[in-house]
Amino acid sequence: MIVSNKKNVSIKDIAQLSGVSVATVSRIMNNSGRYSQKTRDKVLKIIRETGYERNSLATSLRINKSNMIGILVPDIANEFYASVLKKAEQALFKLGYSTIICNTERSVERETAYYRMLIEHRVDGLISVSSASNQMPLSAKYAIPIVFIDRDPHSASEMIVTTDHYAAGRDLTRLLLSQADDLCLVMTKSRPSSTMDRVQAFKDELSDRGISADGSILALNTTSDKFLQRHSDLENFIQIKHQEGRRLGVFAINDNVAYMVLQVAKRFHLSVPEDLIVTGFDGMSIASISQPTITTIVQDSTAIANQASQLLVDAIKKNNDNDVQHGTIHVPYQLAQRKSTLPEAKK
Amino acid sequence: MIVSNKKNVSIKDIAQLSGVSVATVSRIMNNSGRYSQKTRDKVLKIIRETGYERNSLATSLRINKSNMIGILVPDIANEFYASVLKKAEQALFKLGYSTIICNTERSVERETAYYRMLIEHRVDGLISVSSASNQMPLSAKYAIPIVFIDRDPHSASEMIVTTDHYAAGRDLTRLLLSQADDLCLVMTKSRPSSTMDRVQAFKDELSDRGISADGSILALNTTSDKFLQRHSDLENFIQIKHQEGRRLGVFAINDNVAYMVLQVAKRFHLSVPEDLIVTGFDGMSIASISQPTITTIVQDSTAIANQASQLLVDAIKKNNDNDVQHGTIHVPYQLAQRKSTLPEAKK
DNA sequence: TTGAAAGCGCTAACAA
DNA sequence: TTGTTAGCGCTTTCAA
Repeated sequence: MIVSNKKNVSIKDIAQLSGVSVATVSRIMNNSGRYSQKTRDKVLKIIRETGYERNSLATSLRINKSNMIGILVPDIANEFYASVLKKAEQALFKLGYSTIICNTERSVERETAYYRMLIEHRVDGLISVSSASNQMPLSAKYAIPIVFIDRDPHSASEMIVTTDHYAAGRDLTRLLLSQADDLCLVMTKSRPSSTMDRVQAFKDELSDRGISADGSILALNTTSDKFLQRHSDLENFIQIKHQEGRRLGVFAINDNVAYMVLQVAKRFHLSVPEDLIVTGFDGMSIASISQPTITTIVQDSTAIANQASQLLVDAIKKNNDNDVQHGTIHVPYQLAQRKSTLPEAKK
Repeated sequence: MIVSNKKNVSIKDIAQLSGVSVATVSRIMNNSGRYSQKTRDKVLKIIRETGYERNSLATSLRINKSNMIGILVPDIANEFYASVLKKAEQALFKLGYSTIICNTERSVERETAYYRMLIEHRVDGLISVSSASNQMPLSAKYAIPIVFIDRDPHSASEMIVTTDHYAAGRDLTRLLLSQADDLCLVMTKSRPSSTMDRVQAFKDELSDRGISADGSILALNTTSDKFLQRHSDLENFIQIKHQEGRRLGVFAINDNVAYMVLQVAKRFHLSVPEDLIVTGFDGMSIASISQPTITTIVQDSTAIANQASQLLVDAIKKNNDNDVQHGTIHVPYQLAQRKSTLPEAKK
C-alpha cells in the first residue's frame, strides 16, 4: 500500500532520475513548451513512478500567487451560510482556486486573527460574508481584492453582493399590511446589516402609510437555536392583540424566529393564519417543513455565491484596478407565499 | 484607509529599516530568544509601522510544515457534517492549524482531485469524513497522518473516529420490536459505511429473534432533499400493514427519511405513534421540529470533531509512528425517545 | 530544445 | 546578542 514513505521527492530528484535539468522538468509540469516529446514522455514516466507531487508552497512563493481564496463566514452551521459556502467553494474550485474557510462566529477578535492568517498565507482574494467588524474595513492594506456578501457599503470602491433586504422587507410588510390589522416585527439581538435593512424597510413602509412603528419592534433575548424558550414580551403582545379582536401580522426577522412565533401561537391555541399571520425571511428549510409552512423571502444562495466568486476572480485577474467592477450587486429574490399568511393577498 | 498598497514588505525590508540582520528579525518574530529587549522594541516598531506580515508560504517551505489541515467532507450543507466541520475547525484553530475544507459530494473524482491539491499544498494532516472511495485507501503514500470519521476499518493502522452505528442500530431495532408488530427499514440509495452498519444491525437483531428481514428493507430512489416525492413501495407497505391491522415499526435510515415517512403516514391519515411508529438517526434539528418529534440516535458531533482533531494533531506531532494511537474510537451516542414512538418501551 | 543560475522569503546552523 | 550563509522547491530569464 505504501508507495514511498521516504522523504518527499522534489523536482530535483525528478531531474536527476530522468537525466535532464530542473528547468526542463518545470516546463513539462507547466506545459509551457520548449521541450521535445521524447523528453516529455521520459520525464512523465519518472514522475508517475516516483509519485512526485509538485510543492505548491514553493511555486506560490516563487510566482507570488497562491491560488487560494479565504472565506470569512459567521457560522458554517447556519443553513443559509452553509449553502452559500458550498456554492462558492464549487465555483472557485472550477475557477482553479482552493478555499480556506474561516468560521468567525461574529467575533471581531476571531475575524481579525483569521484575516491575519489569510494574509500570511498570501491568499489571492477574500470573500467576507456578513462581516462582524463594520468599523474595521478589512482595508485594502495588502491590496488583495475582497468581495463582501451582505454588507452595507462603506466606500464606493467596495464590491458587495447581496439580496436587496430592504426591498424584500418592503414587500413583506406590504403583504402583512394587506392581511392584518396591526403589525409587529420580531428580531433577535444580533444586528448584521441584513437585519438592519429589513427593519428599516418595515419602519419605512409603516411610516409611508402614516402608521407609527413605536412599540411594535420586539428584540428577543435569544439565539436562533433556542426555539422553545419563553419570551414574555412576545407572548403579551400576541395575547393583547387577540383579546382586542385584532388580527396581528408578525414580521419575523428570519425563518427561525418565524418558527418560534408559530410555537408561541400554538401555546395560546391561536391558529395561523386565521388568528395571526406570520412571515419569515431567508427561505430556509424550516420554512417549508413547519406547520403551517412559512411565507418567506427565498434568497438565491447559488446566485450570490456565483456572483461573488466570479467578481473576486475577475478582480484578481485584472491588474488594473480601474477595470474591476465596484459597487453593490443585488441578486434577485423570491417572495414565497405559503400557509402562514392568507391564501390570496387582498389589494 | 490604504496603508501601503505598494509591493509587499519582506523580512529583508524590516531588517534594513531597523538596521539589523534578517536572522535577528526572524528570531524576534518567532520569539526564539537571542536578542536584546532594545533591538526587539526597535524591530517591532518598524514591523508595526510598515504593516509587515510574515509570508507563511516561505516559512512553511523552509521548515517543511504548513500548519494547515485538509478536511474532506461529502456535503458542507448537510447539517450533521456542517456541525462536525464547525467543531473541528474550532478545535484545530485552537491547536494552531488552519483548515482547508473540501466538498467532495461523494464523487471519487472530486475526492481524488482534492486529495492531490491538499498534498500539493503540503497540509500537515487530513481528516476524511465518510469517504466515498472505499477502494482507494487514501494511502500513506506521502506519509501524512489521516483521521477518518465514519469509515469501516480497512487496516489496523488507520485512525477512525465514529459513532457506533451498529450498536445504535441494535438499540433502535430493539425499541421498535418492543412496540410494533412488524418492522421495516427505509433507506436511500446512498451507501456510506455508516448506513451499512445500521442496516446490518437491523438485520442481525431481527435474525437473533428468528425474524426474517426479507422484503422488509426498502431502498428509496430519492435524495434526502426531496421529502415530498411519492414512493409507491413505501406507501404500499404501509397501507398493507395497516389493512392487516398490524402496527408497523419503521426504522428510517436517518432523520430526513424519518420525516418523509411521517409525511407519507399523514397522507394516509395514519397517526404516529398510534398506528405506526418511526425512528430516525443522527439527531438533526428536523427530528425535534417535526410533528410528532422523532425518536432518534443523537450523534455527538462535538465529541467526534474534538477526538478526530486531537488524534490528528497528536499523530502529526509524534515523529515516531509507533507512539500514535491506531484503530477505531467509538464516540458515545444518545437514544432520544420522542413522540414518534410510544411513551414507554415495554420490556 | 536544453541548462545554468538567480532569487522568491524565510529559518537555522555556525561563527563571531 | 548578532550576523553570515546555505538552502527549502520552484520558475524564469538568459545563454547555448
